[in-house]
Amino acid sequence: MRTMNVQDQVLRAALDLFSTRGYATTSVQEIVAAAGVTKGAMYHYFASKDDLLFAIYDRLLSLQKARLDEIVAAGAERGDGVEDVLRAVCVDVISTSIEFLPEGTVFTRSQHMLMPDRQAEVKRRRREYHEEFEALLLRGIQKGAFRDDVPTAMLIAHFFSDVHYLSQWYSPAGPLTASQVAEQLTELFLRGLRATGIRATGKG
Amino acid sequence: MRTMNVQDQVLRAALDLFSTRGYATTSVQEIVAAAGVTKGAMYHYFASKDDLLFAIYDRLLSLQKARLDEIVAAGAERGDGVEDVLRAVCVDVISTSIEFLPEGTVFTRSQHMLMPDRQAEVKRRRREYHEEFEALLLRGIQKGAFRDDVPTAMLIAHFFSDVHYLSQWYSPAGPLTASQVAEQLTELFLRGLRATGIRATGKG
DNA sequence: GTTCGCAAACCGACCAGACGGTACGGAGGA
DNA sequence: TCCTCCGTACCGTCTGGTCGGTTTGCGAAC
Repeated sequence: MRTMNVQDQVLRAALDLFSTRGYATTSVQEIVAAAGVTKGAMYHYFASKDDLLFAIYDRLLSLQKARLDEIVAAGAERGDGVEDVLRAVCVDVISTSIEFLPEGTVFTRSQHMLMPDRQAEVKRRRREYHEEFEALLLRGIQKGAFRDDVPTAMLIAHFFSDVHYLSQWYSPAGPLTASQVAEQLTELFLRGLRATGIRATGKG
Repeated sequence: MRTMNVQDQVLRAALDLFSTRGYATTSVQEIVAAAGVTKGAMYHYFASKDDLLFAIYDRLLSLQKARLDEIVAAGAERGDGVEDVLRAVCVDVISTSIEFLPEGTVFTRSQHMLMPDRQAEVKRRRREYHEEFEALLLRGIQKGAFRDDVPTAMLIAHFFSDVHYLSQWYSPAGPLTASQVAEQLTELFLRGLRATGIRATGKG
């Protein structure tokens, strides 16, 4: 244990305070007090308060991206159908988001508090994630498994709205388990997504 | 025009700045400058910065609640089926949310910045709204029109996630019109909601 | 095994400035 | 004369961040 990692303690405290009290209303003094370190120690490891915030984003974005890549790759290797791969992706991202609920709270609430360049990076990485997700949708549409009469941009928004909204209503203390929520929300999404047999016409 | 209502000018400027820059990072000085008034004038009409924020919530909550009541009442008077009433409600709340997109941005982003008692009131009024929405779901479930194997709490979250997420992705400058979005998101929701014929069993 | 050297880790008092809010007075209509 | 409306100058507080200095860890020298 020795010097009990200052960085971890600070990040843990920052996440806790940012998610409960908000970024702007949490002072650096409160963070270091909660972490049991001094301001000097904190500023030895982090350049700014913004760094703490970005670290939360970075961690979640990296994690989710890695898991997405992994699931898509595994599905490709096994030769799984596109709906099975998409289902696995959806269930995983919802489960993971529940596992990291405080991060989710900060994520949706504080993006505009990041320095502009960091904000741009977050945006870029989210877009990359969405594009990989969209590729799955397009594959399914091309194969006739998914409907083609709703723009993929709307389908993406429709699904990720559920993901982002989790931190606003879900509580692990409530009656629903994480996997129940993941399965059922995924099923609701997939049912809306499946092809109806009615192909879109050219007009409106 | 006379003294060009100070209150309106201030609220307009506050909404604009809060939605683009965020509540915490917008100073009262910036608001009054944008509104073309002085701090003295502003504090003559508003007790605090928090008042400005709450006014945005109050307006949107009142509006949405009034429209919900109206649509439900009109549907009842006409003897419309529950799915038709629900569809009208969904389309309306999405359309209205698009019409008030900046308010939506502030709504989701700044709720935790309100004074605790105001926060509690917003929560209470949202709960009332959700309960009226839930009553429609329960009526449909009871009639066998809607599925009964997903908790209403999850169905509510599933729908309102779309509503709240609008301000994060939708742009009036984009290719999709407000009514397209309203119709299609509503249809995606309703398709997931309709009874499958498979009734839920007692076990998990 | 003890001493030395030195860099990294850490401390906490201290800014400069910005913030929300207030005090007070004047203008002007009733 | 009074009251509402509003302008201006100002206040106390708190903030993110800094900086000079001290302590600690540890390999090397002897």
